[in-house]
Amino acid sequence: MPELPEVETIRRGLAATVLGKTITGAEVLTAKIIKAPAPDTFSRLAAGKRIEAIKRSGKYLLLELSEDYTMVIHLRMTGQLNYCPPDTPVRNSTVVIFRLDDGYDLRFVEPRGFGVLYLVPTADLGTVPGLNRLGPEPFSPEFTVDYLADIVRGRKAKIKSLLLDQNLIAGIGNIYADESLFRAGIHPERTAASLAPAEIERLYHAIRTEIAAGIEYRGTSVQSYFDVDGRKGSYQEHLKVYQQTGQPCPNCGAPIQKIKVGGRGTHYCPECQR
DNA sequence: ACGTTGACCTGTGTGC
DNA sequence: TGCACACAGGTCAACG
Repeated sequence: MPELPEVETIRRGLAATVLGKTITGAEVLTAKIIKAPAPDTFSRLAAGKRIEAIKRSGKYLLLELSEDYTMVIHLRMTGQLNYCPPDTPVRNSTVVIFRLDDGYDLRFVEPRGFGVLYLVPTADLGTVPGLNRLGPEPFSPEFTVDYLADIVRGRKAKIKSLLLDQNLIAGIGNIYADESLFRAGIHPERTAASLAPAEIERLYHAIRTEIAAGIEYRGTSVQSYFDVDGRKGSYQEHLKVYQQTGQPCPNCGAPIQKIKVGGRGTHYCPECQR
């Protein structure tokens, strides 16, 4: 489900609900999503730890716990976190239930089983795959027009594929990549190296505009994205190309096209994006 | 190093 | 209705 705006919305929801609470126990229903420590020791290690801070890095959620531990959660495509009373019926795609000292549950629901969970000493965060290699986020000080120019230089990859590379820019996924390229007027199959300086500058501002709008509208709910309280975001009401195949382009009226780029469904306006 | 492709899973929607 | 198939918000390993 979640790209940067959705994960940030979830982070804020967690800050409003579970921050400061203590995990009294953890029930592991699907062991395979727990990558560290060994699933049979996960519950024992989690129990008794207090949630002291809730951070986000790219699409990773980082729950800083007492005793210098950090829980790392990646929701991948369909993961959800639900904060709910313990008598709420347990959905069968629930993979872990955390019991909290306020009497509520925090439940990790993941129908496809792609999501991952790590509970590691904070000093070992570098051992979490992907997390240690993330590029700058769209709103970090290191993400500048010059940085974007640097990473596109000499690259033969299609610009859309490059935008999805978390090692180059952290947090953009399929929705915001398509929307950013539309806003910048750039065809998704252009090679990165072919972008002119003015296009790089437009793309830079488009990315930041789209990510900021996504956060403002509390994320995009196209299929299964819900925040910790089960609410949908509303940015799907403002999408201009993503999942708008055949709809008129809001700029020129031409029908939005769908193609595959790097194996991902890709939506664009054939008139406005060159 | 870079770029592309397939695999990982289950649920849902579409077309026959 | 039933069935087969394509596709899904992400990442990683394997290959050329």
